Amino acid sequence: MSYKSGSRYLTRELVEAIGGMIVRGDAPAGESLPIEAELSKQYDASRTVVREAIKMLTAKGLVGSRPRRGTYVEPESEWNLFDPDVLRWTLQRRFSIDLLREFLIARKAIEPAAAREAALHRDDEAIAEIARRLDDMREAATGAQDPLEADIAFHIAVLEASGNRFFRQFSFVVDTALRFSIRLTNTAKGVRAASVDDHATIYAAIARGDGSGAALAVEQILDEALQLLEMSAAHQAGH
Amino acid sequence: MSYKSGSRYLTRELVEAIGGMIVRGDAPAGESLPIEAELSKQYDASRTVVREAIKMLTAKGLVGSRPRRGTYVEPESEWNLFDPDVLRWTLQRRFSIDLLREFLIARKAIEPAAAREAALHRDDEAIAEIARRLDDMREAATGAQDPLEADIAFHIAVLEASGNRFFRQFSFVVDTALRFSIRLTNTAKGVRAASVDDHATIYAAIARGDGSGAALAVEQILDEALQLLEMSAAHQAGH
DNA sequence: TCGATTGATTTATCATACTAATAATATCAA
DNA sequence: TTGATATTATTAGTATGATAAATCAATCGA
Repeated sequence: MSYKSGSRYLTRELVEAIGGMIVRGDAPAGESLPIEAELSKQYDASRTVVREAIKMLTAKGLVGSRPRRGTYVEPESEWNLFDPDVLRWTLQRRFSIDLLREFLIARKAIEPAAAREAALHRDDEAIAEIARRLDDMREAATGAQDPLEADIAFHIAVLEASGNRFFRQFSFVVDTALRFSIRLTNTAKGVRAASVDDHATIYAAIARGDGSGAALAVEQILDEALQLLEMSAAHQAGH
Repeated sequence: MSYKSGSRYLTRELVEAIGGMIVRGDAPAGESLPIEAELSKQYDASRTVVREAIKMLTAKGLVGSRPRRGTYVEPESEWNLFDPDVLRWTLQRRFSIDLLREFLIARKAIEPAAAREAALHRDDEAIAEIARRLDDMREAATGAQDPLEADIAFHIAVLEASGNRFFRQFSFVVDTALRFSIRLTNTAKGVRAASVDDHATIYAAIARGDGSGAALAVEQILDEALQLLEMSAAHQAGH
């Protein structure tokens, strides 16, 4: 087989193709994937590449493999949802109101606690970063920047300022998932413009070391988002 | 090179060795690993195996690689902490009071919220599972079972009953981390025996659909654990 | 009926060759 | 001297073919 010059990072492409297929549900749990030789044919790649792609999917918890048994899809409970690829595939392929609700409930559990930690932890540089993101939001309100990006950056800055590794790990989840959530609740624009003040409240509380105040302020914002979602869901159901 | 009959899953062994080394801090971020040929020599494995191991570590966010540049360690912020291997290595190699505190604070954010969802979600089978785990804890109090295992299983059952994918993902973190935390706070035995009643309170609240009560009950348990940790930390510092 | 043996299938590992990306160096022009 | 450009060397990426080991399934024997 000739070396295909046009395609770069063939392994990555296979991971994307096979991983996306699995998360999409085209290959249900327990089901065996085609054998290496067959995949090699299907994707016009060497067995080396197929194997390396399968190994990466194994590391993400999507598949397992044993001699003679072949390569099989692991049950969804084994999938590493916080893996950037797996999360992205999940959002791309299985996005729904239910998933969005679960996401918001998780945010409501984590982000207020992170804000509290940020207020108590008092990392000056990290808090200054929150201030900068707040400024961006103000600019975004005037149209100078993208409001969604500024909003995401603010929430991530708070998670980072918490100084807690587990909360920090959640920041890329927020980053990834928020970009998708906008698709379902596109009423967000109007709300966000008004919410700059709410975010300023969060920052102020963190800056003065008021943990409870910070947590409460974040919780209020997320409660609003949750209510908005329920309204949106009811609206869709009403159609 | 001859096929070594004694060793099974050589790739897995390399992942373990190299991944553990990185998390332990022996290869700081940005630093290049030896080139494939060199690793191949060091571990007495074929380049194929080395590459597959590196690919798995890439999938876990620990390393990256480019032609000519070699394979390099990614900054810690890129590591996928919720990957079972990465979390285990982190706990094995870098366990500390600080990490344990971060873990407990994360639990305090997530588990009460999960208990609330479990109470509202009302999955009969999942709630029955919680009841069974509570029975195990009662048995454990009499010495018939391992109290730590029973305690872990109870908390996991609550996370599973939440019906929230993000909370569920956290269950293996609790599973893994709790087994390590016992090492630092081995005062736990005495406390756990008494805490069966507290866990019964959690179950009762979930069973009757009392979300707030369930959340509060979980929070109380974790607050106690947190206080215990601070005492333990103060005690260690006092030495 | 059940246990052991055999056989077939598939991943796991090895070896070697060649391709392509890219960092470092050298070259050349202004 | 400087700054852009071409060259070179190094390293990961891909391909191919071969052998080893694990495991499932079927067969055989008691």
